[in-house]
Amino acid sequence: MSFPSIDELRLLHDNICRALGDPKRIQMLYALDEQPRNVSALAAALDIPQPTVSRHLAILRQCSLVTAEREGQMVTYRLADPRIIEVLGSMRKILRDSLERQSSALA
Amino acid sequence: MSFPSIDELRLLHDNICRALGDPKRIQMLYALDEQPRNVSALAAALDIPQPTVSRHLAILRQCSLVTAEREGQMVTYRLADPRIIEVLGSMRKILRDSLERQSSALA
DNA sequence: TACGTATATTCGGATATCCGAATGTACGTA
DNA sequence: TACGTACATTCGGATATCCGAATATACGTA
Repeated sequence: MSFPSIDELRLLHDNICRALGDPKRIQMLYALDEQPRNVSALAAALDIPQPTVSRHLAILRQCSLVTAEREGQMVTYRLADPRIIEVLGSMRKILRDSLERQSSALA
Repeated sequence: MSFPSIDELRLLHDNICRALGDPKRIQMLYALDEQPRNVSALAAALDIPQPTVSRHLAILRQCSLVTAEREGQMVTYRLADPRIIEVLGSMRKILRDSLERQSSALA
């Protein structure tokens, strides 16, 4: 067997997959990819209550997928690594193809 | 705003991210990438009880990440789309770089 | 039909996650 | 210092997920 150890996979899960475990967090990653934003701007753009946004941002921070930088009273968040968006793009492609296979299998 | 709709992201979450929401399932994907296996073989290879493996396989099936094919009494599972392994590889790379950034930030 | 092997499902309790509502904290400004 | 804005955290309950143990189902064979 030559695949990753359960320990690395646990790390992977705790630090990356966990962050993708909620649609709103994925949405936030896309919004931050479009441009860095502070908490209120993010909340307004996605129409999500501020405390909810803060909580999700805390998780994304723990997973090191975003960075926070205070500027006066505001805190600007940005993607720590834009490659996460590429990953999400690949997943969307896989999903699209999978749904297509399923629908054409009904014929 | 031009990023994916919350509906597509919900679909993405339900069909892909959810499957990656447990380290054991990721482990199983790698094991199935190495070679197709039946339930018992998978359980033995990963040292996980058979009912647990079956349950996780059911989730991977719902997410269409694996396919099941009965052969006599056994059911052989295989990856539905090997690109999921590439996605996991990208995630591991992101994680590795992130951990590296963090450790060198301590200097 | 009766039995064994392979796989799937159900039940119950422990743990985790989500959210709304309320509260706390940090910073800027008067 | 007092107040307002921006952000973070806590509390409580609803919901989801995980697992072990037990049970159910499917198939092959005698």
